[in-house]
Amino acid sequence: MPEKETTTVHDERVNRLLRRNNLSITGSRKKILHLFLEQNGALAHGDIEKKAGEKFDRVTVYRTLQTFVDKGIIHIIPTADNSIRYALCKDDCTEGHHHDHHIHFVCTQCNNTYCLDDVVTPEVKLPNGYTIAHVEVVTEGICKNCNDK
Amino acid sequence: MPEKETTTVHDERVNRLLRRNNLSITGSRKKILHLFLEQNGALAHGDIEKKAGEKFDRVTVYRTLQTFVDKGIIHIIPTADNSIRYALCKDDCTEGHHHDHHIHFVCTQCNNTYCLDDVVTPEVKLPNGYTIAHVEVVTEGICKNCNDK
DNA sequence: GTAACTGCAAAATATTTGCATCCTT
DNA sequence: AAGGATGCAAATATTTTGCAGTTAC
Repeated sequence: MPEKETTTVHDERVNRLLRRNNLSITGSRKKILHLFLEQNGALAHGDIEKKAGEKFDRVTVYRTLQTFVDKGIIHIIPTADNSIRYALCKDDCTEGHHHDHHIHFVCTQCNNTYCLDDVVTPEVKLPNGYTIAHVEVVTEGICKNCNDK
Repeated sequence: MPEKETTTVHDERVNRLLRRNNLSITGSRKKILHLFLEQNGALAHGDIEKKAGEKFDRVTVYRTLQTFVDKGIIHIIPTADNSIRYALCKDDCTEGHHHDHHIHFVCTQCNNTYCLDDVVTPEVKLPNGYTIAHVEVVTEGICKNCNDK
């Protein structure tokens, strides 16, 4: 029963994530984190509402996502369309060792967004006078899944 | 009278841009393009409304920006906050030779966004299975102007 | 003159806020 | 029991659409 097992693993991870961040363990938080774990990619606010069905209020989704961003549980992926997409870093689970130096990939076919945790952000050299603090890379193309079909 | 001269240069460029893209030369289009030329950086929808004063309708701004994006006169810069920012590529003026392979820079102090036309997008190597079509790089830090102060 | 552009009104969406109630610890 | 989280209602903000009048060519 692999399905069951996965769920259990997710349950544990969800609880750990919430507890570690001093957040009370509530239904909507658990549900939303599970959605991220199942998705294995990025979710926009709208995706979450859809996937969650009629389960909880739109306002709760806004507030929960904001809380997660504040705590560093999820991060925002910059996109060119209006939609803010959020993703749970795969390496978030490695206790406090927060490094989001990975790049993002948007599949133009299935429209999913992935964190490519294994691809390190390249070095960028700026002109004189600019002080660089952070580099964000978003790539676009066809993802593994879509290419395999 | 350098101010006058700049305006004239802008005027010419604005007219050329519009004509080249088969767009009729209207007040709002000229005004908005001038704003981009004066700004020398990115503008969000809201910025344009502010800078333009009470000059024209909000709807016109939406429609004009959309038209410019469709024609490739301006491009969208992906950001992590909700705001869509648009920028006129410096090299747009080199007739039809459209290459947007530059990176973007957001100043966390003055909150301006610039196209760094001289910085070429770095190579990115993706895992097997992914087909890459486009790479977008947004850097963040303190810009030349703010550092010089 | 005609097609395209603009402005106004209004609809549709998206986001935020306040507050009473419920749930977690 | 107490503080925080949720859900509902409503206020704001943002974006889209339709249409009539105006303008560019």
